[in-house]
Amino acid sequence: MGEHKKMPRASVLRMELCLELLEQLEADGSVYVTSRQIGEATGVSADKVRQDFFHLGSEGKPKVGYEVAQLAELIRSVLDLKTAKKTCLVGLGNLGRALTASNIWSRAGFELAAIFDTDPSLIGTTTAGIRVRNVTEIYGVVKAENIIAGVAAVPASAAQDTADLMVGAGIRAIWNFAPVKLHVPEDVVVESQSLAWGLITLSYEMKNNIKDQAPERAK
Amino acid sequence: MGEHKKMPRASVLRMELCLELLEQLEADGSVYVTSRQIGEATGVSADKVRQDFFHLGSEGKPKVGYEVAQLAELIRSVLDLKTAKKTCLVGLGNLGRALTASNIWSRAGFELAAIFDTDPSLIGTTTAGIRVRNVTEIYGVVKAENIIAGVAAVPASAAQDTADLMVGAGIRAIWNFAPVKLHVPEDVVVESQSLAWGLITLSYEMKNNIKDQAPERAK
DNA sequence: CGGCATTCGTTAAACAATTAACAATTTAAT
DNA sequence: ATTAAATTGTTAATTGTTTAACGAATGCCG
Repeated sequence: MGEHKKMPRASVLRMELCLELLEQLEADGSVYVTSRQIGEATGVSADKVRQDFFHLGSEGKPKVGYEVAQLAELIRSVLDLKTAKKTCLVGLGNLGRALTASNIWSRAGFELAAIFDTDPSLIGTTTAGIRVRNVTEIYGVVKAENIIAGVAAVPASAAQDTADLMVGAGIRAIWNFAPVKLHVPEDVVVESQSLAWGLITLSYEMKNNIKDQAPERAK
Repeated sequence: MGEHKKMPRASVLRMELCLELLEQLEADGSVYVTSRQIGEATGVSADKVRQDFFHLGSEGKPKVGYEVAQLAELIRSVLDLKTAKKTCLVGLGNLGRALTASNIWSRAGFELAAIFDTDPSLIGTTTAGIRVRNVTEIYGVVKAENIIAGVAAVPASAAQDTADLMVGAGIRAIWNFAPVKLHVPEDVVVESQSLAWGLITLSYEMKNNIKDQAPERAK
């Protein structure tokens, strides 16, 4: 029985993929699933799947596999997806609007509870049933609503200031979309996900893939 | 003089950060910059900065540092940011619209040249100066326009089909936003960047950060 | 009931990335 | 000139992640 000290970041990402599959299987009425089946369905090697499950203390039966519902619940528990986490969004630009309309929040236990911007023409309007407030109100709103997470969908130039505001208001986790490394106290979690990164890495990979074509021989 | 065989993925991402800083310095008129200065400005250790530069074959002078313009050009070259790469977008939902309006394309050398969707009410309309086409036209358009990269901003259920269409049309690189591992020939590059991942990892980190508060003592 | 095939949990090895260390090089000061 | 301080390019060591391997457990079939 493996004790989960700290799970590799890559494992966490794979768990998300896996959970999606498990919920689908659950809906289809499947009771058991093997690491091989999971691997084939998600495109991950069976070995890696088992190693991941080992990290979170798996409870499968040899020859049978893992109980779908139980495993899904375990993943949700380790990833802490079930506890509700109130969140605020700062920056209602194009990306902010896309995030607001997205259905990813509830899946991970987040609830979008407030939206802030600096644009006077936006303040006071309503998006997704939430009134857009001036970012200067962030302190009071975060305290009053007990918001613990924040999304920074602002230009790079405003990212650090936004982060400072959030930290000052007591937010413990920041999802940052600006291509900037935020400077925050160590008890605040930051997850950076600049959209630009995808294109940059694509560009690099495209250039290098031509050479790798011959030598590499992936299974 | 280091020969760049293959650069770690993390290095590529840091280069993006670094390039942003370099361009800013260039605009400010700075001529030289040291690894320490870069480190302080970007939040990366100076050692790591030098190691990264080593990967791409750096050319700095001891005691002086790196020539800003030259280093920026080197990074653009290794990341292949200057060569134009025509791109198409499939899926004009909220995320697709946000991407369309974004300014990240030209920065990495990409040019959004076509938009596809399946929604009849969208086909024929114009977004960002580009006419939205039926996704069935993708083969012809990609061939005619010489498009080499594609963005899949579609639901998870449609992701693999979209990828197959792209590959069939001759696209060599896919930027995938669906939380799915795409199955493609090995000469096609895939960069996955599901928005959900950010929330998932945030959730996990938030849960674990409480414990790490005391033991860890980061500089 | 007893072997056989399958699958899990765990350990070990291989691989990759980060961090640290250090000699070589250049500027600047005396 | 010569020393001293600073910074680079590179190698070495540490750390972390992925891949492989293998005994133990379980169901299945004769």
